[in-house]
Amino acid sequence: MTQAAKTGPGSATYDPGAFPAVAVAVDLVVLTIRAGRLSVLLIERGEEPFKDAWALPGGFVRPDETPAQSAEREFREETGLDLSGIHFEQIATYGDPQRDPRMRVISIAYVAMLPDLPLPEPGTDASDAAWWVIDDLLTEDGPGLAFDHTSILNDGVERVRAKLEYTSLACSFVPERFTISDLRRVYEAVWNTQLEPANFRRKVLSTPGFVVALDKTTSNGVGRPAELFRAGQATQLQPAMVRAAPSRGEDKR
Amino acid sequence: MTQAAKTGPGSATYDPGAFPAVAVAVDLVVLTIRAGRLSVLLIERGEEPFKDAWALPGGFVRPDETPAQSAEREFREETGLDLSGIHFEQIATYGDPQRDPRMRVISIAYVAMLPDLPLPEPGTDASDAAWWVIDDLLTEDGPGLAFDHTSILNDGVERVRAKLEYTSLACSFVPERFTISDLRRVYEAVWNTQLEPANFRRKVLSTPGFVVALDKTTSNGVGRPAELFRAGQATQLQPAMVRAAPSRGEDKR
DNA sequence: GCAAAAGTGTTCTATGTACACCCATGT
DNA sequence: ACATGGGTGTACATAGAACACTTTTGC
Repeated sequence: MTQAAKTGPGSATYDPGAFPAVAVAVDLVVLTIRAGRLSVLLIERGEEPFKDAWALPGGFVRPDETPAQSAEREFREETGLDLSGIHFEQIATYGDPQRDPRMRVISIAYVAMLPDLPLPEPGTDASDAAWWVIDDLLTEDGPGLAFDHTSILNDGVERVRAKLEYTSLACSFVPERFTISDLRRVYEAVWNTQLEPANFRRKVLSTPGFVVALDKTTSNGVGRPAELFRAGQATQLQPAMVRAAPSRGEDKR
Repeated sequence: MTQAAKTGPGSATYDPGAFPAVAVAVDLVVLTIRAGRLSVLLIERGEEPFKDAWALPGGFVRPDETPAQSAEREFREETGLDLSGIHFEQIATYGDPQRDPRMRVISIAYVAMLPDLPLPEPGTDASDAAWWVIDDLLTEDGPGLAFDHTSILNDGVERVRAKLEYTSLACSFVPERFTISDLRRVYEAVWNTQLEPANFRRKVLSTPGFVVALDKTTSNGVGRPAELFRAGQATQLQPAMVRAAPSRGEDKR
């Protein structure tokens, strides 16, 4: 074993048969904003281990797939949605030998951001899927997730919070046509904070390529109609959006 | 296969035997600064595939190890150094089915930053290891690396460049006792830029916990002796260091 | 004294913050 | 009319950029 373990792509000999089976999986942190709250798609497990616990959706990487393709396929299979343009970004890989009690499973975690609107409520057809509000999960009184999925979820949420600062990622959380206030509410939900509407608007409009005006307005209910925009081609925000500290009133509910 | 591939941690049945063998490896991007140039540790391959090409050090994850432990062990084995306090940070996982022509290998890449001084020159005992200047590798005329290691190296370097902005990572590139100018030369080497010494000094000293004064001075050659510092306990820089665009004079040599 | 590198002072400007105020719609 | 949310104006504070200037050593 010692001999075999020292071999590898950079070594002279190579004997994969000397290693026990390792399974490679993907786990998905699928985020959206529902009713102003950052939420994640979870699956209720029907089998041991962690029977009846909630877990991130995921599955094994097939022999002919890149892990990113596995993530997209698993998403289609578990949600029934075939949305083009969803981008899965790799968070990290989790490989503790004990993370799955059955066998060695190395899991590559991905995060994706979806707009709220056109989603079939998970839990209608597949009765074991649901959206969970992040703040209800990542606090002491929340239900622990299966395996190391609480860690994965934490890392995925922190990644999204960070990327909002210096990328135009917020547009992924919003429908194709949106208002500046829609975009601001994305930031407020993900960061659990309140942003000054006037300054936020100037910041977004002064960043070239962040959003593109459509010369149309909403015909919503009360208040002055808002201008509509679509996402621009910019991906990086320069300078970055400043992240305010979470405000007490939005901290937990 | 379809049946087996749909099983997994979140599914009812589980048949890992239905999957072909997958090997899990780690690859290491070990960076340091030598003669003012950001450099990486490479190994010259002695076997096919990619015989005589240069590659990142690495090896397979053993059954009882976390991938991070594998990274530390491979580093010890390939350098002969047992430095405590070296931190390996996960970059990403590379899992293209074709990335290794021999079999399916999923590789988890790590990056580490070392100070220059106390390192035995790789290539003395193991005649196939050497430090390469990053700028000589990541340009069109450089030698291509084995496998997808050019991509991994790119991602690792970009990670380090980004983390210099908002963390105190630069202290990892520098010996235990250092001057503000030493620290500035780290930024200049990693970013290929020139920083204003006066403004850099104020920036570092005004960030609480970035560095701690030792009330000693260097007795170097020419010029006024500099105050010595050690790394502080801070890890995040708030506000971040601003990254200047690469200057033409330092761009390539 | 002079060169060289370290360290301080100061001005200018860009950018974020706070808040007052006006605009356009539904009821 | 007035409540409500959208949008603009403006004064202030913070912090980075640029550069002049002083300090402390070796030669």
